Amino acid sequence: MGRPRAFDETEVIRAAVSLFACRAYDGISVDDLVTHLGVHRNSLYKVFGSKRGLYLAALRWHLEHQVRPLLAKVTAAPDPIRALRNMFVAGTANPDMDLLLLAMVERAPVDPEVAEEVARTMRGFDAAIDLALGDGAAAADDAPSPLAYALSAAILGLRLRTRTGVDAAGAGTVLFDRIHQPQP
Amino acid sequence: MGRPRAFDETEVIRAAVSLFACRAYDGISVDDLVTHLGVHRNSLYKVFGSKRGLYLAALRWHLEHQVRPLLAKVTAAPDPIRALRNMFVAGTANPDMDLLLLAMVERAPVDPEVAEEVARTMRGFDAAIDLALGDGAAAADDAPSPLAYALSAAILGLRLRTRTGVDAAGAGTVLFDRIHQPQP
DNA sequence: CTTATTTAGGAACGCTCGTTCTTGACTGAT
DNA sequence: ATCAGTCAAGAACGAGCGTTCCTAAATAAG
Repeated sequence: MGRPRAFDETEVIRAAVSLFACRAYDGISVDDLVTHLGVHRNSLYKVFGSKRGLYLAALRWHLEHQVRPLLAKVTAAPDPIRALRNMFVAGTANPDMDLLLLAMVERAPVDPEVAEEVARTMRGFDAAIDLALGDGAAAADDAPSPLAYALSAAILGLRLRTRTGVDAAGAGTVLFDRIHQPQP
Repeated sequence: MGRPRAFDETEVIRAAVSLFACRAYDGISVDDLVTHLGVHRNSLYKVFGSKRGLYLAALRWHLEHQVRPLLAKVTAAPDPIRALRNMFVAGTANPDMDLLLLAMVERAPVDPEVAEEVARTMRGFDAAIDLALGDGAAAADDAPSPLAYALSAAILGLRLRTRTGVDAAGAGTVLFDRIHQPQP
């Protein structure tokens, strides 16, 4: 019944993530989306409802398929501490957190739905780090430990600095190795 | 010669900083600026040339009169380590870095002049921390130490998290106290 | 007082934005 | 073969943007 769509919805969302991750929301026009996503204006509105609808779909895909696997790699690892360390070592150089970063800074303050998604993700972030650090109580609890909160903040900050300017080789490593010393 | 201007340019810039610090650049219209700054559209363009001109003036004022004093408080303190610690304790809750944060995330990638200002500020950030940590060589050098780079990134990240959502009391303190232990 | 200059108020410009509509080609089920 | 439903291509819409222009009131210098 009817002509089949000539594009893969997931591919479109993927491409939208890449676009929204490198420029501000208002800096991406619908024309830009239509041009770079290969999907027609009509289909875009048919499938996603609006520009904001596409953005929300992209954000949710990003959080579920790019950010959450990063956390899962930490919590599900046989040696969570080492996995967390790896996140500090190499994680700041890859762009698999950039849309989260932009969403936090520029969209969450003006879009409650974005704020909700971001807040939920950050709660997961904290819980994963608490779990890796062996503080299971804090991970299960509703409030994260201050250290986990600070460490996830640090990861975001490291990625932010790497994204804007030069990467300082080993900055994440140094930070984590200083942190992870049993307290006297 | 002529009617004197009825507004204080510095006051206008100050107010512009507050506006630009809480919403995205494209989320602030010239009408918003005219309304909230109390300065007329004509004067705005006469004095600052354009919306971007006002933004640049606001950013530079912010970096020089809000961010730089934060760093000076660390480098010029009799006990730099304690001053740096204070920056972690209380510094993440005050909004005196928010415009820098937004500029880094959303403007620097599309405005080379903003990128330059931000990069220069972050170099100062790193140098101040290196100085406080006693690593004067790295501070004088062109490249900061990885630890200083990571710590300034952490400060930004902490402020980002506090700005978006709930502040975790003492997160900065915990982080800094874990860091500042003489290595074996 | 006159004059030059700058202010304030607000209309208007051209442009781009997000969104909708129109038209015609295509395809899968009846 | 027919037909209903979806697609592609792009024109068109109103709204809002950053910016400019026009008019009149205000004030410091001559």
